[in-house]
Amino acid sequence: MVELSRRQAIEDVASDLFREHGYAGTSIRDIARALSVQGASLYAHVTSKEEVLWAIVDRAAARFEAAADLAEVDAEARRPGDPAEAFAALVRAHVAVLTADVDEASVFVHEWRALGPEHRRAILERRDAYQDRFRGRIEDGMAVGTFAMTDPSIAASTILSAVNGVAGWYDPNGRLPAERIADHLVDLSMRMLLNA
Amino acid sequence: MVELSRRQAIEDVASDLFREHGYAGTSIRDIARALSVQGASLYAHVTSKEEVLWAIVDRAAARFEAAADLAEVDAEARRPGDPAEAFAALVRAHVAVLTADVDEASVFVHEWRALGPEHRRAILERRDAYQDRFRGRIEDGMAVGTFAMTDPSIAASTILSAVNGVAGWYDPNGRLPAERIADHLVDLSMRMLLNA
DNA sequence: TGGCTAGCCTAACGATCGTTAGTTAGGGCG
DNA sequence: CGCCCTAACTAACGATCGTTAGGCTAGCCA
Repeated sequence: MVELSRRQAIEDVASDLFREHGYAGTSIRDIARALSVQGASLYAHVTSKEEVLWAIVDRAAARFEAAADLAEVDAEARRPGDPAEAFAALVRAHVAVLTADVDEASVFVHEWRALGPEHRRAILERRDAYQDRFRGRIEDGMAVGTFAMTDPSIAASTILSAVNGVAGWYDPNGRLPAERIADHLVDLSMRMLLNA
Repeated sequence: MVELSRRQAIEDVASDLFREHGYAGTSIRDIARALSVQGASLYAHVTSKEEVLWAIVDRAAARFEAAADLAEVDAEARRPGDPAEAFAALVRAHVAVLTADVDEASVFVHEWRALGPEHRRAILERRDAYQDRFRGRIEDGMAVGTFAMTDPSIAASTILSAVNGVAGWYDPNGRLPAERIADHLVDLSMRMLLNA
């Protein structure tokens, strides 16, 4: 574990603690203790507690967005106009980001409620836009008959909830490597959608 | 909204606030303010803040357990030995409890982390046992060929995450009645499992 | 050698936390 | 009337919260 910058180290342990005890359940002094430092010392690197939360959530959101961008480009290059391929790529990319840093991703999934009104609104907008990408691909697949009829909004929301559930039990040192987990989630997601 | 007892009213507003801001993010005085009462006044009805959380979580857990009991008996009466019927009944019962009191159910789903060590352990045990009921039915279905091969543990956990996601967007005054939502979730869950 | 910088320290601020103690107001009932 | 019960009150406790201010130290570079 190389420590790139002090600021990064703070966000790393904050992610861990926010995930375990929540934002409100974690004090500045808790974060400092994990770094063997006094609470007040953190303010040399950070302007407020909420700024730390926002940095984590914003970075996680950006990771999900960038991974989805790349996944859609890749899928289009491999099998142009294939909604099943595109959707599977989205799910696989999502699992990859989720498992690459479970702490960060869990904070993104659960702790956005603790953000102030403007940051909260901003992240909800981005979350909606992200969910719309999934929904759009489902609609594409329904239009060409690849996917069975269903409510695309509910399906997108349900699949994202299902995939995010991985954050609750994934263990980087566990039995299953991240890619096998992604295989399972892609499989289960596609079964929900594909026409029999 | 009939107020059965003062204690019940406290747990109701506590469920609402815990769901919105989390346990740690909600103070005793916040709960009291929602009841137009001083913070200290609550201690005539309650012994501690955590006791309130435990009461909510324990009651919600009991509701899910009782609904699953009934669902399994019903399914067995309707179509004895049919794993698909049994599993569908479990999912439908889960959605019914979830939508009957979203606040309470959301607190159960998200805030068990805030419980003390012994309550936390107890609720995790019950959650595991509950999840095992879903997993067991999946294994039954796989054994007789009704359900397609998959990892039953991952499937159970994923389906429960998917269904719990409903707590994030269900609106009792919304467009979709709870039973139509249950229809969707049963449909999506069964598609994940059924052999094509 | 001297200064710059990064990183940490101690001390303290006002606010808020969960909780306890003791008291008061009002309604039902003997 | 007097009694009790329910439900609220005010006041305060010690602890902890996020945050600010100001000072110290060790390493690097000129």
